[in-house]
Amino acid sequence: MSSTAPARVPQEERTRVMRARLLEATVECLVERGFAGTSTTLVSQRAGVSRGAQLHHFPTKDALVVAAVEHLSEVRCRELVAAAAALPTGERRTRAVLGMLADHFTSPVFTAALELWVAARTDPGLLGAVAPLEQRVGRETHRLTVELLGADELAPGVRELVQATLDLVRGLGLADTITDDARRRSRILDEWAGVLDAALKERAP
Amino acid sequence: MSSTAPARVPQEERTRVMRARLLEATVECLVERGFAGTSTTLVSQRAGVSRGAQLHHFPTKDALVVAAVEHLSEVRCRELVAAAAALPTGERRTRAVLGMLADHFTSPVFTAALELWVAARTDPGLLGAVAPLEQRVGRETHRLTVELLGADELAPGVRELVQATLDLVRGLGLADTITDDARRRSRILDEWAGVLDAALKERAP
DNA sequence: AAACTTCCCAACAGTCTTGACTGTTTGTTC
DNA sequence: GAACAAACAGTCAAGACTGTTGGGAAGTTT
Repeated sequence: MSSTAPARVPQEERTRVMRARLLEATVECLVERGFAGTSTTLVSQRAGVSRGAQLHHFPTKDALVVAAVEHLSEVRCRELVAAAAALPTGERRTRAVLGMLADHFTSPVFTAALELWVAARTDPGLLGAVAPLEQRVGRETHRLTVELLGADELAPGVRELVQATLDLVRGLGLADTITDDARRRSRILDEWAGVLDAALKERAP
Repeated sequence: MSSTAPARVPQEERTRVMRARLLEATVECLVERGFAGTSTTLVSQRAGVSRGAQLHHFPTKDALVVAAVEHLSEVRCRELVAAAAALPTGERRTRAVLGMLADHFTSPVFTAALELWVAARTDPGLLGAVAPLEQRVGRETHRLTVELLGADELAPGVRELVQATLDLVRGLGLADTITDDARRRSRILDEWAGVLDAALKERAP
C-alpha cells in the first residue's frame, strides 16, 4: 500500500524543521552564553536534537555557525522591514525612525550579530562568512533609512549624515550590551532627531 | 666585594616588571586572538614568563584578566589625555577633536576593550570588574570632550550632543573592527563636525 | 650566617569540547 | 515489497585549558 500513504512527513520537511531548530538554538546560545560559550553540545541539547543528528546536518561547528550567520542576517532584514511598515508619518517621523533603528540595534538579534562580529575579527573562516553578509545587511539598512527619512541622497553630505546616524545607533547598541540605560538613549535620540531634521532640510531645499 | 653579586635586583622591581610584562602580553593576545583565544599558557609564552611564575602573580585567569582590565583603562585614559594635548586651536578645532576621538576608538586598546566588553556581557565575574572601570573611563572621556570642545554643558541638549558624539565614534570603532574604511570615517566626521559646531553655537549664544 | 619569605619552575589531575565511529530507524525507489 | 539512501541516536578518543602540588632558587631580615 505504498500508494495510499501520501501524508507522511517527507524527508525534505524533516530536514527543514531540524535545521531551523538548530539554527534558532544557536542564536539563543549566542545571546545567552556568547560565542565562546556556544558549544555544539549545548546547542544540540537546547534544540532537543541528538548529537548524531546535529553532526549529520552540520558536520562541523563552522558549518553550523556559518549557517546561523546567514539565518540571522535574513531575520534582521525581515525585522527591519516589518518594523518600518508600522511607522507614523508627519512631524515626529524622524524621531520614530530613529527609535525603530535603536530598538533594532538593542534587540537580541543585534546582540547575537555582535558576538559574531567580534568573534569573526580573529577567526578568518568566520570572517569570510560574516563580512559579505554584514555588508549586505548594512547596505539594505542604509537604503531603507534613506527611504524612510525621505532624504535626498544626491545632495552633498546627506549620505554621510545617514551613515553617521546608523553608526550612532550601532554605538548605542554596543553601550547597551553592558549598561542598559534606555532613558539616556531616548534623550540622545530626541536631540539627534532635531539636529538631523534641521541638517537634512537645510541640505535639500 | 662579595664573591656572588652578579645583579642584585630587588623583589619589588622584579614583581613590577613581571606583572607589567604579563599584562602587556594579555592585551596583545586580546587584540590578536580575541578573548576566547587568550589562554593563560599563550599569555605566559608571549610574555616570556614561565607558567609557574604567572600562576604566582595571578593565581587564576580571572585575576589576570581583571588586572588587565584595570591596566587597560589606565592606558586608555593616558592616551586620551596625551592626544588631547597636541590638538590645534581655532577654526578646525572641532574636527580635530573628533579625529582624535575616532583614532582612539579604532586603536588596539579599544579593540582589546571591546573584547572585554563583549566577554563581560556573559561573564558575571568579568562584568563586575569591567562595568565600574568602563563607567569611569566613559565619564572621564565625556568630561574631556566637553572641555576640548569648549561646550557649555548647562545649556539644554548640549550634554546629549556630546554623548551622541561619543556614541557615534564608538559605533565607528565597532564598524572598523571588521571593515576598515578610513575614508568613509573621515567623510562622516567632516560632516558631523559641521553639524555639531552649528548646533553647539546655536545652543550657547 | 641562618632563618624566613618571596619568587619561580615543571609535571599532573580533572574537566570540557570537538568530531569520528557504529548501529538503528525512517523514507524513497525500483 | 525489497533494496537503497537519508536521517537519527549514542558512545569514544584525542586534544586543550585551567589550576594544584611539591620542590628549588633568590632575596630579605635578624
